[in-house]
Amino acid sequence: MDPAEPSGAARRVATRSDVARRAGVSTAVVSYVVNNGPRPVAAATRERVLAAMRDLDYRPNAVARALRMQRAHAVGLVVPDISNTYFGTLARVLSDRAFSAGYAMLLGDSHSDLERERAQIESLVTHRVDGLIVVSLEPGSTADVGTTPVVYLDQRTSKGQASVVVDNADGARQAVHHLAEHARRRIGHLAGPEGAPGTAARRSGWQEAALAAGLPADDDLVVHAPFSRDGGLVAGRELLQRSPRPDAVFVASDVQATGLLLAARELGIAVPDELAVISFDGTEETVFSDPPLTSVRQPVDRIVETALAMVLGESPPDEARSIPVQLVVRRSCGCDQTTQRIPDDATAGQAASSAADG
Amino acid sequence: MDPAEPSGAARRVATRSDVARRAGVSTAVVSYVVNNGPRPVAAATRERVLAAMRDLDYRPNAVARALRMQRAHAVGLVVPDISNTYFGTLARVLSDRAFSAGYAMLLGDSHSDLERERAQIESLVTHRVDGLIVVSLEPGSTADVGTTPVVYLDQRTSKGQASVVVDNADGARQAVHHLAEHARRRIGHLAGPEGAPGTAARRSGWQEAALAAGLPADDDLVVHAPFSRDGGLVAGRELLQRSPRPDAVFVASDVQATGLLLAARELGIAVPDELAVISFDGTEETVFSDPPLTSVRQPVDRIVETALAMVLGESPPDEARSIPVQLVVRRSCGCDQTTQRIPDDATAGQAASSAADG
DNA sequence: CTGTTAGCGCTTTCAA
DNA sequence: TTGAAAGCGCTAACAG
Repeated sequence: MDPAEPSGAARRVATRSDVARRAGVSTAVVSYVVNNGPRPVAAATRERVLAAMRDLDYRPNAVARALRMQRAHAVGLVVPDISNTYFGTLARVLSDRAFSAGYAMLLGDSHSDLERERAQIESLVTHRVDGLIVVSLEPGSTADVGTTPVVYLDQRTSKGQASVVVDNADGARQAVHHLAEHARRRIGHLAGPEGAPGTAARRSGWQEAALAAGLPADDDLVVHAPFSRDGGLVAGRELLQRSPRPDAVFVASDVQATGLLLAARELGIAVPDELAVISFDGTEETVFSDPPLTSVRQPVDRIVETALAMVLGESPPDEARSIPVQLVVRRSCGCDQTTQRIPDDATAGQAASSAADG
Repeated sequence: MDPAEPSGAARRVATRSDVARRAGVSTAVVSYVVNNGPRPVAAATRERVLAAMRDLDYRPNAVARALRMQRAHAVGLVVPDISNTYFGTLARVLSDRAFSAGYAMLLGDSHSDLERERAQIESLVTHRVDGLIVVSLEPGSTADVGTTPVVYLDQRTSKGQASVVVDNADGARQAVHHLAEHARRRIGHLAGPEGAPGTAARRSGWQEAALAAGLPADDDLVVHAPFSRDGGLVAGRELLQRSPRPDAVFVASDVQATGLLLAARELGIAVPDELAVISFDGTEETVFSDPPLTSVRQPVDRIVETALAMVLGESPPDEARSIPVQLVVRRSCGCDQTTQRIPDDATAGQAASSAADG
């Protein structure tokens, strides 16, 4: 079929030396044209090489390249649950940013299991990703990653681990403060799983703001649950059947809030009239729930950009780079507005971090 | 620091030959113990090697291994939008199954853009994944993947492309049939994007079942929209303001249904009383919407298992392996049950495919 | 401007 | 039971 092919070799993919042979040049020259350097190539030669590549349907082998360059051009991401819309959004943004920078993305799902988290990290390290971003389940977890740069997307307790964290406590404070302004007197907290990074910070932000507003913040106003719709449902049923019943709840994530809303419906509790709700995350889902959820928005773009830059060595690996969050008002808190930001849309992400301390 | 280290070399990760040197064996022996073969190793020797590996924190380099073995132990997945819960679930299941089989997963998000889909596929092929699973945007798209095995998770129009498809038409028929049994006389269809794989099959299933029930199935009962919440909202507003207004809608995906539900709320239309709704996908989200969505469930586990087996060469790459779907009844169709399967929970996935033809 | 060549870390045949 | 050595496809000195 191909007259220039020296032997009737079995169908295999073309390598760089096939291209070199067909173009009548050395393999080095092929490299030079593929990589646009590091040496110049005569225009005519380049054309011949390009033509040979086309003819042979040549595709550089990224594995060989990775071995040679000690750089896989790939980043890894490990999340507790990729079907959770927040992590889905995170993965999407990372995939995009990585792709633009010429990196592929390897994804591991830890199923909210520490053992599995370790195994996923191990797998990605073995595959020699150039950097690893992990949303962990335990603030003290410290997987052995050799020399692979890692940044955690959550609060760390161990020293020397790079991380980018949103200002969880401040977000919680903003939420509770807002609820208090709606004259809610008994603000519950549907918290994340006990021990998970961020859970404590969100809880103490809740507590602090409640106390500051002269409101109770006892243990029986809190219930912990996994970051899932079902977790929110089960915890919501429990919380809403305690007496006295809370007249507002600050929920640690959007998916849990979805569960809480269902619990409220089951119990015939009207939201926001009888129960105001504010969640954490601010995924697109909040717009479509009934009522639309007021929530503390995590700026996923910024989080990912920051983490990626750190992990790729373009920016120093800080121990806890902090990102501000911002309350986005919808209906579940009792406000009338369809959507409004606090304090001001124009200062998004800047002023927010110190706005709700009162 | 390490007395056995011959030179004070810069901190780099240990290679197999470091281990060999430290254990006083050849590199081949290290391979034998790492891989448990292909040659036997004396127990004492094995111990020495294991100890050396531990001491040096040795980790096999999957990139080198991949180059040598011509097998990356990785699979690729390309989806239109990983933040869509259906694709999130798909990714999760694939990641799990792949991991269990010793494979990593590379993920590409095409942003529902054909150009980008091609680029993502190209990237994964370049990274030499052992198999590629793609949820495409166009039934005729045919990316150049060289010799990489690909299976599409949707209807194909080009010949010779492996795919596993759910029985879209049958699912649509089941949905419409059920709606008709609720005495709905004007059943609209909120369809997927025009030209997307599966869109036509779902639409013709809708049409067929409507006509079979003596109901209208004209073009003005249909509106196409992207697979997103927002797409469903915009299309829903349009569909629900046509007159005469439909008294039921079969929606092509869960996320779109979420949008439609919001549109109904905006317009003060009660679901299911004034508008019955059935969606397609059956993600967990359907349980938590208000009202809970009756939907045609895609058996993600089976889909993924089938595709993975094909792509990994454990099963012949059929041109359109078909998977049955099943209607899961909740509230949005007008039924009272909280959850019930049709025809029978015990025969899930078996009987369903031919149940709704009447 | 182009070619030769030495590895990157690993597997595996072949010989000892 | 162990070791030597050839290469997987590529990059980048270095030499011409």
